[in-house]
Amino acid sequence: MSRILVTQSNMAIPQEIPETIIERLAVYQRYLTELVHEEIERISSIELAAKMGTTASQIRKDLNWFGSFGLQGYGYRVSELLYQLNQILGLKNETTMVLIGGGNLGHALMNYPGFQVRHFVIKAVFDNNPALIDRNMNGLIINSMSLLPAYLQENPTRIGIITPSMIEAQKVADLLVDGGIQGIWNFAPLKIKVPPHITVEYVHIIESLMILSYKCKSKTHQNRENGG
Amino acid sequence: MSRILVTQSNMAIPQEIPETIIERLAVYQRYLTELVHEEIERISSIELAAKMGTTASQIRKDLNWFGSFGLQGYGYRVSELLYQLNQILGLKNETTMVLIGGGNLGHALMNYPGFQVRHFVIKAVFDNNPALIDRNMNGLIINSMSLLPAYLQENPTRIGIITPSMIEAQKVADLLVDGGIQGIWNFAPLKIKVPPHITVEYVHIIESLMILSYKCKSKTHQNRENGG
DNA sequence: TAGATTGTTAATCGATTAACAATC
DNA sequence: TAGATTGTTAATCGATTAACAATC
Repeated sequence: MSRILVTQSNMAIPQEIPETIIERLAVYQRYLTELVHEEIERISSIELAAKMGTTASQIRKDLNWFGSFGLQGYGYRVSELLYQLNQILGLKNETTMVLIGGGNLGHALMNYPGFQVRHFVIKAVFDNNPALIDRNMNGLIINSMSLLPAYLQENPTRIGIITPSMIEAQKVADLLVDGGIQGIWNFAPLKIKVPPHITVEYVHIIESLMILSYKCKSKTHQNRENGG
Repeated sequence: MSRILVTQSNMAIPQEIPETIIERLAVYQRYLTELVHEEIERISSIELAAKMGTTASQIRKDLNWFGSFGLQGYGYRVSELLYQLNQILGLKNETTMVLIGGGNLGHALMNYPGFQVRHFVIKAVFDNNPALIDRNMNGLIINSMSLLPAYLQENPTRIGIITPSMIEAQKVADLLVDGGIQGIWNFAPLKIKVPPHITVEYVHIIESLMILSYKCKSKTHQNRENGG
């Protein structure tokens, strides 16, 4: 097998984990967070699979890309597994973020219930719309975009969020990259170019709506076929 | 092969199309919409694949689940292919929607640039927060939730959108289903139960942020490994 | 016509599922 | 200990890619 790298916690991580695995890890994290909330201590891969509508094999195999987090004959200690998932996904420590765009989506993100428990924190907000600058937004003052470079220099930040109102997404991305950001969460429906050491994650919300539209349509057809 | 159903346009559709195909179809639709906007008339699967970072084979194979939309030696007429994708995804006619939740996310959705061109229209907004009721929201008055059943009876509606502020997502879903809705676009991080003829599409935005977090983390490690 | 590119089949690759020895 | 469930390998399944005849 290819090169191995070892993290602080001695988890052995093969170089290239397929994207699908990471996507499912994020789903596991979400379910585990719920289980902790429900004060459930222990869960087997079989039980978790039933809850999630997947297979026990898949859960065990996915997790074993990163290590052995269960106990034979017992299953998984919920808190321990969540701890490990948080470790893998990088949620243990605070992830600092700046929000570019103080409009409605930005506002919605600031109130998003899932951020805090995963230690994602929006530290500052910027916008280039004069009507929004200096407004208070959930305790943060919306700054002029012109202040972004200075801010990033003084406050090293992990992630930049670009909201759909940012027509000039590329310019914003450039500023973020120059400011030393590591990742960009892009809600603007525009492709941006970044150097290879920067990660961009796109949120194309419209795609999920189109998928829903398709499914509605095909279900209607099915019902007609089945004589419904 | 399994049963076949034939739509108005004589496209032959095998019963069960894998979900991944539909997901990619939505992406194709997005790119084709851009191409039309750029007034590009013709594109080959090779060119489109290069643009999208996928393979020509995959594009051709995906499309051929639904029919033959290209011309040998020429490629695809952009407008024709978009027309067919719209047909498949159910975007040709207006899709009526109601928005449940007049908060910030709802507001953001009303302004979302991709809706109109795909004929998605939010026809009415409802909320149970007295502070929001009767407010004007992009030309629509926010109604009390208590008016939802009567509204749906008088105005047959395809899709209901549940925003994250809806703590009682299940109750909302029940009202929507009783009102004859076909699909639910659920932004609330809560599972809802619906009868089998109803489609639910979840938007778990936090998962995409967790994936970004992972990728940032693993890139940092890679750089360290490579002696960066 | 010759050149290009599709639609479609065959070959490859990877991902999921099943099975079971290891072990708590 | 016996029962349960993991970690992990082997078998299966499906999805992607390559190739090419059909044809514009």
